[in-house]
Amino acid sequence: MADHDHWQKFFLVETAEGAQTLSFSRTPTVLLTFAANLFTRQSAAALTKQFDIGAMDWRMLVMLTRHPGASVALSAETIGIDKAAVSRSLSRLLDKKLVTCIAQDRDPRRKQWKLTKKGRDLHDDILVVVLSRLRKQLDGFTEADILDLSRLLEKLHKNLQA
Amino acid sequence: MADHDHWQKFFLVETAEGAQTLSFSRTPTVLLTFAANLFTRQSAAALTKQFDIGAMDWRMLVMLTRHPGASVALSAETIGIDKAAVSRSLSRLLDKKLVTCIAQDRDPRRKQWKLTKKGRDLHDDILVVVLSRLRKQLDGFTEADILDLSRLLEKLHKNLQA
DNA sequence: AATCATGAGTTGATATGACAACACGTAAGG
DNA sequence: CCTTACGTGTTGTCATATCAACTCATGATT
Repeated sequence: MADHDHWQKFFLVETAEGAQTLSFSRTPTVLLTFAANLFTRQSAAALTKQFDIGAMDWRMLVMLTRHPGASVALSAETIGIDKAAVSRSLSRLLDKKLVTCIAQDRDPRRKQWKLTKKGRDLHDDILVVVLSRLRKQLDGFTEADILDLSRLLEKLHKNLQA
Repeated sequence: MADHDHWQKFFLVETAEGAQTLSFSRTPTVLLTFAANLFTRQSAAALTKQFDIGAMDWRMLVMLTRHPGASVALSAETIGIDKAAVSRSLSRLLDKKLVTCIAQDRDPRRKQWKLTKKGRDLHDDILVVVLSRLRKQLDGFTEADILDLSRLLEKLHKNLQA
């Protein structure tokens, strides 16, 4: 993006009163939070209603399926959520007997977390519903669209981490 | 998307243990929440530190610049946030003398919210910083990339609203 | 052996956003 | 005129996510 003045003006809209502010339809980060809020709201509602589990706990089920034995710190880093929230989620999952925890090596600080059979079963049940919802959410997207969206979101994420 | 079994398998990754779960790098909605969380975390940190204002209140400043005289209900619908949160944000902004409120018509329920001069000045100051951050966040994006990202996020948002 | 630095994980407090219920007021219908 | 339905906005409560501070234990340094 060579001429940044040009680009900055691109994201602005001029109001009837002559003021300038962010365009709701042309600023990617505005669109990002709009879409993410709506997605999260709907996911939370569906997960709570059908499985009595929150979005954060579902995310942990995915994380521990992907990385059995993960620690709080590794999970926090992988899914981009503060470790305090991860710690709390694991505590809830432990209460529900969806995970087990084992100390790693002889270092009691390092805990390895794994799903129980009950946890794996719940994960598999929810995955079916999530994939079905995903299909509707991506209705009308071509394969190229999906690959582009993933590529661009990943690039944005990398820029944010820089 | 014709063959949905194909597509559903596309978002899945098989773990070393033979389990299937969502791919963190190929599922757009996973990438969406990753990017949105990181963006929100950084925005909140920067806004709080430099202007002593939260992300939600900033969003309301943009909303009222865009639509002076907007109501709680209109704002909630436009920015996709629950009206309870909008109501609270406006209350905070009122306390800080950044907005004023006038009843519409003769119906005391319908309130019109507008920025004060102090609110407009703060909005303008923050906008400069937000645009500067946006430039960094979109570093390496071509114009086509930005247009694509906006188009795809808007499409996803529409699918979520359906 | 003692001290210090560092990291893992937990907990208290807070911001954000949602859900539900409610008070209130207007408009519509009988 | 009375009743009902509906929408606006507020408030209580809760889930999510963060920030900060803390406890605890290990490894490094002296």
